[in-house]
Amino acid sequence: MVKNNPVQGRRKIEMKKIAKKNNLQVTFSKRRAGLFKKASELCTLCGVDVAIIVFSPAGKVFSFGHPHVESIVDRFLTRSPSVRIFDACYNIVETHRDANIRELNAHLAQLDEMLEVEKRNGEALDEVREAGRRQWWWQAPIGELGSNELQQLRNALLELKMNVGKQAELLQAAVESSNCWPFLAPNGVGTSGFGCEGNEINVPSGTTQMYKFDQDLYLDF
Amino acid sequence: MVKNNPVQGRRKIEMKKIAKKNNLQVTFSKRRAGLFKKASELCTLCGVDVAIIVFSPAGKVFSFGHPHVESIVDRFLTRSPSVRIFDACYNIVETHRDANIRELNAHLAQLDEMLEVEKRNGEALDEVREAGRRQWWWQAPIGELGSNELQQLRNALLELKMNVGKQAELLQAAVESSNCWPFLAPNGVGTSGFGCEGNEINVPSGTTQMYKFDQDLYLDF
DNA sequence: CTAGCTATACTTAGCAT
DNA sequence: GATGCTAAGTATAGCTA
Repeated sequence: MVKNNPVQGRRKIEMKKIAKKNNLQVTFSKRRAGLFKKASELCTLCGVDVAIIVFSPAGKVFSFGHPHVESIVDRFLTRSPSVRIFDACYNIVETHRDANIRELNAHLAQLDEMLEVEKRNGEALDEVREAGRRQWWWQAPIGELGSNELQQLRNALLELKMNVGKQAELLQAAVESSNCWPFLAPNGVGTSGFGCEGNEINVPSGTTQMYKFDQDLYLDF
Repeated sequence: MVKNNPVQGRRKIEMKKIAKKNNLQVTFSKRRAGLFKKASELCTLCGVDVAIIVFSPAGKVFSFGHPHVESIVDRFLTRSPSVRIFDACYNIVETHRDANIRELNAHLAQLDEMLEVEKRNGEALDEVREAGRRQWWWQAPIGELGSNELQQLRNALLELKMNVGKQAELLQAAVESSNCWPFLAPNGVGTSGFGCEGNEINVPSGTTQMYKFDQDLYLDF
């Protein structure tokens, strides 16, 4: 039944955060769907790969990806494994943007040094090529990898492991020097994350993953 | 000047890959812009965080992210910090499923294309510099982090370590079962990755990182 | 490639269910 | 929260400059 409404139909809205909580929720749903649809169309029309990740205010995660969010994010993040550790802490440090630079401690200076060495020696283009090659081999069926590729795989793991060790040592030292915990029980305020998400849209799209790791370890890198 | 065109204005198009290469390029540009705009609006209207990654047919990477692609991708991937390795396994298995060499070659071709583009347009040094800039957060004084943050940091590291161990075990097993090496000397072919991308839209978005580490270890996970 | 133009296809705000 | 509606607001396909 149609009310005698003066204005029925879409109305222009200000481009700022929607105030009415209910409206916001509805708009979020609708526009999110619209966004994913657009992305899907872009994929089919232009034959490209797209990944979208949306964190709702409620903390839910909605993702769209063609062919997979994972693979695209992976391609995007093809860089040092150790960067992942850094990024894992990104948000933490982000909240300390105003930190006082002069407090730079010796341990972090070491990291600086590493970076410098890297800048000096790094052969950018070679690394690009190299990285491309690596991405290639590990996408291949493992059964078809030659011993050489397996060796590279192994080296990648070694690298990862080692970097974890290095980063951990440095941070461990820093942590200790800040004497914040003698024997903190790792009760995981920040147990690492897990992702929960509600996927939507009926397109070959993002997948859902949920992880959570128990932890009951000591920091003994 | 207006021609006497029978149909001037938008026309409906089939939802399949655009045939005419030129049209495809234009449509890609326009729709990509539209997609990013929609995303941006979603951010402001609903106060949510969104990241979009698009791989163009040419291999270029376009990304949108609020506040940063990195931070969002990070949150998304908070399952395992060693995603690269994890995803490596994932892709290996995935590809193994239909071991289609043609597809793999396509991937390779795509990568080659990326590299070409990168070689032509990429400014390695600038990228390195850019990467350095992004380093700011871990150069920040760790001493100013609260104990809570430090604990979270610690937990993140614990998680990383543990996952490295897990992934390594899995791969180690796979590697061994393929009996390719008795005592391979780890000569470190596999330096780490890189990231290249062509960012667009004037929003705080993605960055580039480059790393490389010496290694001289044994595989003793 | 980037930038209009125009008419039309598509999206969606506010309501009601 | 999720639909469905309707009219108004936007995005854009095909061209041209």
